Amino acid sequence: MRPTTSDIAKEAGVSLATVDRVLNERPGVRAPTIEKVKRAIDRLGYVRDVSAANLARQRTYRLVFVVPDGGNEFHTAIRNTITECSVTAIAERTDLQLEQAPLHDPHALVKVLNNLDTKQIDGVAILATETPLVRDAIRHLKESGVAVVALISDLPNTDRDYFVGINNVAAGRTAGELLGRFAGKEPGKLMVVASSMQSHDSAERRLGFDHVIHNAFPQLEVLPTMESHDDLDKITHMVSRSFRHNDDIRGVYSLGAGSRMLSRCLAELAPQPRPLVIAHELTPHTENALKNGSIDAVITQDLGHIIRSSLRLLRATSDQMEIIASQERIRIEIIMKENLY
Amino acid sequence: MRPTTSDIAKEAGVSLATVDRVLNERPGVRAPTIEKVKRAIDRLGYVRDVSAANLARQRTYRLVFVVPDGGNEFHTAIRNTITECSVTAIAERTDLQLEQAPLHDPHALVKVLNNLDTKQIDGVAILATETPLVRDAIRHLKESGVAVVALISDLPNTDRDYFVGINNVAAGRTAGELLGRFAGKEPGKLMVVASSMQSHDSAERRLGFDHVIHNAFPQLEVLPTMESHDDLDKITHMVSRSFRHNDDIRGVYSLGAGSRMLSRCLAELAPQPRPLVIAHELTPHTENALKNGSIDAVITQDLGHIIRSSLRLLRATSDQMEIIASQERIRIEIIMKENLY
DNA sequence: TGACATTTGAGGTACGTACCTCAAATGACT
DNA sequence: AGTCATTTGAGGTACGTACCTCAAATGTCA
Repeated sequence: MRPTTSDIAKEAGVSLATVDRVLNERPGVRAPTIEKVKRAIDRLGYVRDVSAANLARQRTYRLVFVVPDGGNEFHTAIRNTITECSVTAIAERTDLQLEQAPLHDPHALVKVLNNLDTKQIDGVAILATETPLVRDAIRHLKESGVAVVALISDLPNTDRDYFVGINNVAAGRTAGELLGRFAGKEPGKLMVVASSMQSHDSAERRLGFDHVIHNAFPQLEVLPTMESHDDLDKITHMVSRSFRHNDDIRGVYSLGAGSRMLSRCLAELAPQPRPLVIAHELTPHTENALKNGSIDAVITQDLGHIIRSSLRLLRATSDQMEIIASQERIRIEIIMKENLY
Repeated sequence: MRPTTSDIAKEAGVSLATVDRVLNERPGVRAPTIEKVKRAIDRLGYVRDVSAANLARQRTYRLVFVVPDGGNEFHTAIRNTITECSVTAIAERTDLQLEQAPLHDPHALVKVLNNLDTKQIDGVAILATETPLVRDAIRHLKESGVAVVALISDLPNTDRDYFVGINNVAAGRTAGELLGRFAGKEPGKLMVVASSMQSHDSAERRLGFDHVIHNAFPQLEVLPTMESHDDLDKITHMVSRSFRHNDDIRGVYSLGAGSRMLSRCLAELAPQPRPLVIAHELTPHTENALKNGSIDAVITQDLGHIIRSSLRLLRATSDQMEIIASQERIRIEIIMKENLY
């Protein structure tokens, strides 16, 4: 049987009230008494029963996820995953609220953040780009005692408690190693397509990608990034021109979301045999493309893990519980046709 | 605020006792009354507070993990992961017990299983090979109301509730696709090394591997499996002979654990440039080999996910709660140097 | 030593659910 | 209408922890 607070009291030779004061860091206990209690806790291996504690505290965690609205398949997938998780979260006394803000509108995002009732909520998970406005909004949240994690894109210069996602430089390196190895020994060129290089993530991926190609696959040349800005005509134009000017394109690296558009225009424009294609993020589209062979590999991160990890981190932070870092690491996953399921 | 049982009682116009009878499927409630209560539950979206329920029930989950003793690095890693998880499990009212049995001794394993006090425990997770004896032991556990999951190797013809692990045919296919793509267009041979083909897992992996190589990479020839039986001399002998007889070995596929021995003898025997190497399971050794470049890729499964998923499944099964399958899927992971962390 | 602040103890209630008992109400059947 | 089994209600206790109050004990300092 697990020891309870009364067991600690007996073991330490103090009253239950004193144990309670120590456990909950309430004032009015002398240092030697605190020591006595702590030693008893260690001796018996007492671990606070979180369920009972939460019950007593009338504790329900109110967490808010702030993610981009509309947007691409990837953002849709994130919202779906959050919705899925909110069902099971209820059983863990956790209410999830989903807030949406336009991706490229810092003002709207900040408005959402500032509208959050900091008295009511325990934590916020944010998927956004870092701007000074966002920094201020996060500082304000933290100062009001709200736990904050950054999702997928880190917000490194803010007061966020944790970042839940992958190292994008490493993700780019992984893409580079994979594409380099797939491409073989003959010289050739690599096309890189992004939605926008404004995004930190894309820039970091490109960095890692270039680094690996340069060092490990010098026979390959990486072409300048083409930015689609989510415009099908624009990207079609750029890709077609690139194919006309370069007859030895061995591979295409899609840096971020938006591989759907790219796929469509590759299907029309790519010469035979088609170049290798590596994209990011497993979505219904990339999954399909893997199956039908129009994409060779996808670098991705498990959204379910990301959301569940965020929940654990936010709860632990607002309870000031310690976390086991190794259990929260998000892997850079490589998905090919054969390991889709 | 979440609705409680009293809210349901009010909403349904019955007493708390009746709601309780319905919720816990106790007898003595007429069908129409049950319906009334269930409708109220739906209307209010009531979800039983598992923490409070477990507290009231004095419920602690007692789960047992039965895994091979000694053995290779992989088995050590499993035991370590279980030990790691048992700390956090305590906070979820879950006591983990680790039992060990020799891998290739069904009698010893069955003895361990039969010695378990089925009155005391709620679930068992088993990593073992399927034999008739094991089947009987598992049936006995199930009949005593104990939840059972198979870990890593499925026990398909038993009464186990779930299998937690990867599809090994698909894992073999993944290895095949990766090795095939890495190898390039020129013809060559592939060496396959296993500890023993007695193991289902190895056989399935080989099956998937062969299938992919045959169909997608016909320029590559897969040599017969060499079985090391965990004997360094034996494997050294076989590998060296294979290199002497085949001067065009492009790759080596290590089917199971024991890549440590293989690495050691490859370092001595492999010609330059060294063949590609793909192995299974991320362990301290394969991790190191990835870093220093003596292995090209590792196919693996996240042990932390496996153990945590087992915990959720065992608890859910013994509570007759439903599970969300998509959240319990174990991915076939591809690890290269660049996505190690 | 006395005055006073600080520390400790004792005892209570509450959280939401499980499970128990006993009495009251209801229904079915003669 | 009366009998009896079944169903329902009312009220209780318990789980382990949080948090409250008030009194008693202890320590500190002049």
